[in-house]
Amino acid sequence: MARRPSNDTGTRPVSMADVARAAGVSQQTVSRVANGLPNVNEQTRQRVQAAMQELGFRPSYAGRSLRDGRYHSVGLCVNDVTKFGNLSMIDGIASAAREHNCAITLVEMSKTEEFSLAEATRRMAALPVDGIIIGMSRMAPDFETFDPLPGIGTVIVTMYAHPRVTTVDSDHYGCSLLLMDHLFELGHEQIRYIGGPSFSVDEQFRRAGWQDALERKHIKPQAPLEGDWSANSGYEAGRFLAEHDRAMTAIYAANDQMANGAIAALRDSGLRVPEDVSVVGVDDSLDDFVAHNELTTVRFDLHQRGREVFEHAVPEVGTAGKTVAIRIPGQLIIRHSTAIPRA
Amino acid sequence: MARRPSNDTGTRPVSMADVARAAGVSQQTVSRVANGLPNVNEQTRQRVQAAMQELGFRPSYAGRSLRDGRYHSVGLCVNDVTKFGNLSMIDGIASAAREHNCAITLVEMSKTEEFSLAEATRRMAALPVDGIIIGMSRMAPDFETFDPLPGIGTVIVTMYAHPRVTTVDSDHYGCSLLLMDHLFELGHEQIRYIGGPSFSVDEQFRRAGWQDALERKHIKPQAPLEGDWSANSGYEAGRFLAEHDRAMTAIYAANDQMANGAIAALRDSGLRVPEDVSVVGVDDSLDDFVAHNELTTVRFDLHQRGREVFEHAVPEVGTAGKTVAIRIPGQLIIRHSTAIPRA
DNA sequence: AGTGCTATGATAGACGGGTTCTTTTGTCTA
DNA sequence: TAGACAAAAGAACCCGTCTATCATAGCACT
Repeated sequence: MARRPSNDTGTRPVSMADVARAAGVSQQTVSRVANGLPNVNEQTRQRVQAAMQELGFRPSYAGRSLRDGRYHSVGLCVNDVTKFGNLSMIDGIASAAREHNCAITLVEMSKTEEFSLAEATRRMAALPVDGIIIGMSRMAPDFETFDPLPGIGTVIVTMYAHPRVTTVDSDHYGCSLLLMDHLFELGHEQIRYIGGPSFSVDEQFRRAGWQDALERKHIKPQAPLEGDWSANSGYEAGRFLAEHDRAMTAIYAANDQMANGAIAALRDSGLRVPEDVSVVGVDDSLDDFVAHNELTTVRFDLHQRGREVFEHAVPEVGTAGKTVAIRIPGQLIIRHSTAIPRA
Repeated sequence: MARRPSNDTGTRPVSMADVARAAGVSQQTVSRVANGLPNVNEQTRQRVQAAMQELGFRPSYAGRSLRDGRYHSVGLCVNDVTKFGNLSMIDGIASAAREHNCAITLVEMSKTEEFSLAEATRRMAALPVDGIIIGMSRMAPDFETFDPLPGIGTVIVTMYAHPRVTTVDSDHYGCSLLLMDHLFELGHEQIRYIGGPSFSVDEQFRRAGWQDALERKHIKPQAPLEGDWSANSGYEAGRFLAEHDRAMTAIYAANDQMANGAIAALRDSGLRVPEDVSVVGVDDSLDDFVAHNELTTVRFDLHQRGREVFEHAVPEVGTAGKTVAIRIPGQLIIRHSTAIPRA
């Protein structure tokens, strides 16, 4: 590989030595000026600063990191940037990182194929990161056997607990309980479920919450329907339920987008929401897209999650070494898509 | 500052020298094994690899970068990760970066305050980046006077052209012409405009396109309305127009979310879409949120934009040094929110 | 015995910033 | 004018990886 030119004619970035030569001082004096250390004559300081300005000096990240042993960046690995869950994760972590004057090194894995934690870790470890965050939106094949790299904080964002790795996530199980309790209090019992794709971890826990809530009240859960998180898939499912289940009084859709589709389907089938059928969703994600959003849902504090994730991934802050499993509860937002069931 | 321990007891990361000592070979042999170079005995190779495994060796990013003068990462600076425009930018660039085996170093600036290009550049320059990408979603105060850092590729994602910096963006002016031509062909002339916040660069160009298209046909543009990109703001504007402008036959909303709100407002006002009023939007962003999306809109190829941005930011690829302004045309998607105007 | 090859080691230097130790310079006082 | 002392600046070295020389040992083939 062609090396950068060592002479002054090339495009090699400007180093302290270059500045020192230009200012007629030693490299250490430049260092002192750059870092604001004392014991530098005012005239010398100005001469050095002028040289820095002139040459366009910027300290080398590589050199500094090599010395300090720190990168001031945290690695984040997700499969698809645009998915709501991942996007909100990036946003939350970006906020937390900014507070700690940290950058985020983002690596996007394959959008469609599953990836192993080992591979994700391997890729992240080759990058300038003080900590590793892996978004595990679908079960990794090596989750059970995975061992985190020693010497670098690792956090997996998922609902599954791991014996050797800290995991953080919004409580995708608890949100179901919140919604189901709300529906139970209104008097609903025949509550159908429209879920996301079954490989999704969020889906698995949201569905489990729905099922457990019913069984705890000795109500037999009717077969859950599977969508793909999109409004259209929610519409299909809603249409199917409207036609085939006359006993149903409420629908729990595993995200707001599908809930929105289901509402449209119910109305197209001549059913009123919430008078005939109540509908709830999760995420509180409709506000930007739908006017007069009336959907009862659960909102997660994604910035808090981002903060928790960040602070557990970067060893300097928070509980270093200890493996914990953090579940951040959501907040029930009651709007007008839920009501007392028809008699 | 406390330095990392140099002895073997501490938590200092494992270096090649440590591996060499453990395997009883020289440091070069470790290097040869690590880099897959020839002339290493199979037994030795295995012994070294075992030692690497045992000690958990990972090559130091800092050391390697210092030597190679490359970071294999591109810096991306945006003000708000969650905004549709920024999100799609991240997504597109992430794809392009992955193709080049590159990571993204993401820095989020203040979500609310404007930031200067100089400040963004300064922050990015202190990070491990081979190129700098700045998303300028609102006009920077120093846009005119800004000089890019020498020796590092810089790209600004914006519609404004710059004499000394390459700029890339989706064609937010041209998309308006596409939509207006479509409406003109159907026979519309009284086309009202619902825009985003006026500080937004995208808004400025989308609105200019609308206005120019009308003036080119010698139609006097009626006062544009200003929303905040949300469906609710589109609803408000749509409601206002339905009540105050009986001559209007079409609405151009500057994004799909406001268009969706406007449609709801028109229908609440007793007007049919598209029979009474046609509505168009931009972005093609509704599919996940709305069932049976019928909105005529413009879709941008965000991955192409990401690729263009990436390749102009990283000097190794593409047109290095030359300052260009790239505008990527959108594609008109005709659905069923537009029709021939009522007589 | 001589030639040619492979495997490995020893040594050093480049990369850029920062720390520690040492030397030079300047000023003030006895 | 010599001595004390502080300020200013320099010299050397470290961080970890990679490469560039050499040098050397072992082995096979002629």
